[in-house]
Amino acid sequence: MSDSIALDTVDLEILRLLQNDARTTYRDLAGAVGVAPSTCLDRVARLRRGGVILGHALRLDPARLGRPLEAFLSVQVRPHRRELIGPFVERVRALPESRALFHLTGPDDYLVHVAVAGTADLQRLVLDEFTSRREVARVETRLIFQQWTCGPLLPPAAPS
Amino acid sequence: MSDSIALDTVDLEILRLLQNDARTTYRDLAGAVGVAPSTCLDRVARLRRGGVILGHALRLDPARLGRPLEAFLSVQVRPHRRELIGPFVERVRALPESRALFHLTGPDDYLVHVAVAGTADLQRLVLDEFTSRREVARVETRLIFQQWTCGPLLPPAAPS
DNA sequence: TATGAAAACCTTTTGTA
DNA sequence: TACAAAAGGTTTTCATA
Repeated sequence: MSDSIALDTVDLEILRLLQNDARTTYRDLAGAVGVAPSTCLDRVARLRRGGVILGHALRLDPARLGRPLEAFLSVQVRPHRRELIGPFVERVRALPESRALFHLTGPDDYLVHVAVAGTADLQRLVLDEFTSRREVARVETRLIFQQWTCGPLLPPAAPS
Repeated sequence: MSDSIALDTVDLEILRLLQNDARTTYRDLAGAVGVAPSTCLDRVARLRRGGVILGHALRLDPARLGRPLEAFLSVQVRPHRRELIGPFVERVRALPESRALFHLTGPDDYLVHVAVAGTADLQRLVLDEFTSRREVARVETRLIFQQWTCGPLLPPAAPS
């Protein structure tokens, strides 16, 4: 895990704009931050090389893809050993219902964010893919009423 | 909440490709799915209008932005009434440390995904922004050891 | 609704400071 | 490292099927 890269105001402004719309053209970006388009290109390329920008992702609406119900599953895996959790993680990641998977501290080892077609589908998922597994000791299901994405996750404006 | 749109094989293939790299050109997209570039443009525009594609987001590495430690905070808000939770949600969303916020079923009302500079910063966040608030009855902190994103969240291949 | 071709536009390279 | 301008692509429009 490397140190965080030095980011100046231009970099931060570029990141801020691209977070709002990752397809903003270099031309518009340049106009907004006050440098040349080719300079923006350089900056973005550097941010990519430096690992600050991991990629460009499409944000999809699960509901429009036939999965309007979302939930978190807290999963205890016992025994919590590498030879069991490796396959567990890969199986969960491969489920079409899985959106994200987290390995956490605390009594529940894993948190799985899932999107399903409905409660029947959720029940099937929990029973067939989780509790039926020998290594899964416990599953706790919590439905998501509503969710929000948050700000651009940027460091507070640096002193000039 | 509207029904899910009818998606044919071309739409699904386009979504699959764009999830891998949301900047794939329409020309490459067209080549891959076997239609004209202008048709791809139409398809993507339709998917956007239909709300399937919500937007294009930059995936950033919090660690490279000076926030290498991530955690989930489970928060109980009491009393759980609209006039309290509206401001609570907005305050949490405005925190630079917040990545995502979920309103859940179960004893803990909210789950906050945060990224911080370190344990000291996390402690400060919990004490100053959460437990010090009158409406916050309880906060439980779980660190994230590791996280994975999952597949493209697409419906299983439709019968032809 | 899809296409091909043309026009408009954006990206990327290059030479220079 | 940043810039301006040109070259090279891509996107988008449009007439047609």
